[in-house]
Amino acid sequence: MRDVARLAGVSQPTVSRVLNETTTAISISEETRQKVFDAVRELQYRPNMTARSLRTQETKMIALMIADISNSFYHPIVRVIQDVARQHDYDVIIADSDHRQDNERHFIEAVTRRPVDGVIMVPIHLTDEEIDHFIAQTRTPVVVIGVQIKHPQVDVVWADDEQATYEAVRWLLTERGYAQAGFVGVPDDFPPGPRRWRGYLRAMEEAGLPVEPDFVLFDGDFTLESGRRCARKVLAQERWAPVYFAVNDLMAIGFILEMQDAGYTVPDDVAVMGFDDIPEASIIRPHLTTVAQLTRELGDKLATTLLDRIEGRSEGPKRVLEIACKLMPRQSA
Amino acid sequence: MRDVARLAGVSQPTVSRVLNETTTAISISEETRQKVFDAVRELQYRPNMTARSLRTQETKMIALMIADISNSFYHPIVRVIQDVARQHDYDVIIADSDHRQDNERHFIEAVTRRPVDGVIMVPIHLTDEEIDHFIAQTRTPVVVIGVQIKHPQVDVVWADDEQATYEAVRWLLTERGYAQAGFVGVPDDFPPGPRRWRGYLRAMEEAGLPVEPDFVLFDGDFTLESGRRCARKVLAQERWAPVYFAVNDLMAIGFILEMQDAGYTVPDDVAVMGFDDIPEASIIRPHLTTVAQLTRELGDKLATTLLDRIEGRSEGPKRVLEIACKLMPRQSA
DNA sequence: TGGTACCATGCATACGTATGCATTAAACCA
DNA sequence: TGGTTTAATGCATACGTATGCATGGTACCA
Repeated sequence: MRDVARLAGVSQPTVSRVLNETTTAISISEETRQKVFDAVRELQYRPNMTARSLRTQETKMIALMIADISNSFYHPIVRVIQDVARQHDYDVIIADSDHRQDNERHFIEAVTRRPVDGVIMVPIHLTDEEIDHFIAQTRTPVVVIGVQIKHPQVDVVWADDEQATYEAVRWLLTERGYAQAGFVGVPDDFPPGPRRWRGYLRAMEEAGLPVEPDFVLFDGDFTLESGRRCARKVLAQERWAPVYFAVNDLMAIGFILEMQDAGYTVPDDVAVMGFDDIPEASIIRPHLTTVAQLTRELGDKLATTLLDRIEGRSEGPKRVLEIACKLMPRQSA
Repeated sequence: MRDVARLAGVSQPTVSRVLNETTTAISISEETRQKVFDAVRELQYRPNMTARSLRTQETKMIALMIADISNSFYHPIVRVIQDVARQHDYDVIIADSDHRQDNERHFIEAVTRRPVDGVIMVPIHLTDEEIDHFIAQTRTPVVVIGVQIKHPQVDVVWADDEQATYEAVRWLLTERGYAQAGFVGVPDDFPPGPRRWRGYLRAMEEAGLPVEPDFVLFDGDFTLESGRRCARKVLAQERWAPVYFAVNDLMAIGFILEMQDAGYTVPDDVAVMGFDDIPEASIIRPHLTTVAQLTRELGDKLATTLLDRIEGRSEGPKRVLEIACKLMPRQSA
């Protein structure tokens, strides 16, 4: 910038002012403005964002932590967030926690040492205390996906997946006519597993059906491989449910593949339903019956909610935004 | 840091020296070292990486640009790079170009304004000039995936996919006994399409087969949807090849799905082979015959090659590293 | 013509850190 | 005891930018 100033025959602050004309209402003569622009072009000058960040205390970056880059559910979300952020002149840095607690911790550590203007994340293992502490220390706006956080300023965008699961399981039992339904889930501390579990429970209760301990599994972690594991566990049992509701598509798909590898037919020997409607749901045979989440809308709401906070358009207590779910009847159940 | 210094009763530079003990050979008394550590713990102090970057001119970040987050081919690569980088105390920021030229340009722009210590990328549309210019301006080490770059310092990691394609097509023709083979490709300026095209050509030539214009398509862009488009084009024709080699799995899968949607059977009505061996290749029915690339090894080599450059262990002209390919015979061809 | 207002720009400084150099005190040697 | 080395620390500064304040100049008005 000093070189630009020298070439344009003005001072460094003047160059700064020309380049950030929007910021200050200060006036610059058209002549020097031109000289500066010419010099910038000539020298191919690009402002150093590191220095700018140090001075302004804002980085024009937002950090996004997803739980599993292999889960297609997140892909449209990533895309939309990148697009919206770009429109507002922010860069997005993406991190993948792989559902691992140490990775989540590392992410938080990274964004406190290297400040960003906002954070969007899927905190699976992070505690409320850790999040509180992060916010207290950095005052960074945070928006989360699909998880309720106690902190009074953390916005959340989610689907009402308890209700959606309830409706899906009810639909399996009443419309599709299954006499019983199993549940392929995750441990209690894996949001949003417990919500979907409650939806399942509600549907079972309403249908007057007992929850058979043999038919419910909690060994998953949202990955395809864990769906296979659950299927192997079922295969080792004597009794199966006629249909299994899996907490997400990836596990449903793993479950189906393992069943098929073992020589069974879906949905005749065992039916399977998923949640998310990722592209693979329409690749696998039979096509996966599932619940779609409007992920583009989800991404859009995440990004705009965060930017509203960052740019001061939203100051109050936390907002909870809901996105719609839609039953996608296909062939697997 | 000033607060830490005050609390520890020492000067700010002393705190800095204690925290970066590795850097300088300067000696600090054990007593003050302890006082500083205590103060750091008490104040929960975390160094500000922005300021540190400004001072040291290094950011401890490497930037990774992939071409399509929906292409599972990249997922293990991302994971391994994150892991290796972490071991060396670097953070990785991921960007997704979505094969779009403007996104690639934006990425380059972003990493010149906000310097990083190294770049790993899949430059599809970027010209040699743009890359030269970036390096000249920032002196940032660059490693690319699967593309030859003219710049004498840009390392490249790739598979010998021309040879692998040649062997795959030859295998289709000789071992599998197909009398002809089609090609589902991408335009000339989409690396690594042309290399795979040359492999196909070589196999056809060696087999003494003519390349039928009706059997070769170049309308793809590596996405599943573009595979469907190619299939629709084939469906509209009178003559088909008995087997099609697609430049990647995603296109092969799109091709198969569209064929199946139109009522045809794979591999009986038309056989399809892919390239990459992404997880979806083992989800689709029939399972996709394809060529596996050792993506974890690819990611590892990318990361270590880049870190070698960054940390000065490698100074010379560009290195070209090759990873192995492996034929994966399954059911689709 | 002198005073006031305002436009355009420069000067000085701060953001949080790392590091060359200077300084002090202690230790050692002759 | 005086001088020289060494260990431990502080002082001053720079990285590249943004901004409050001061300043010079021009135009306007009475």
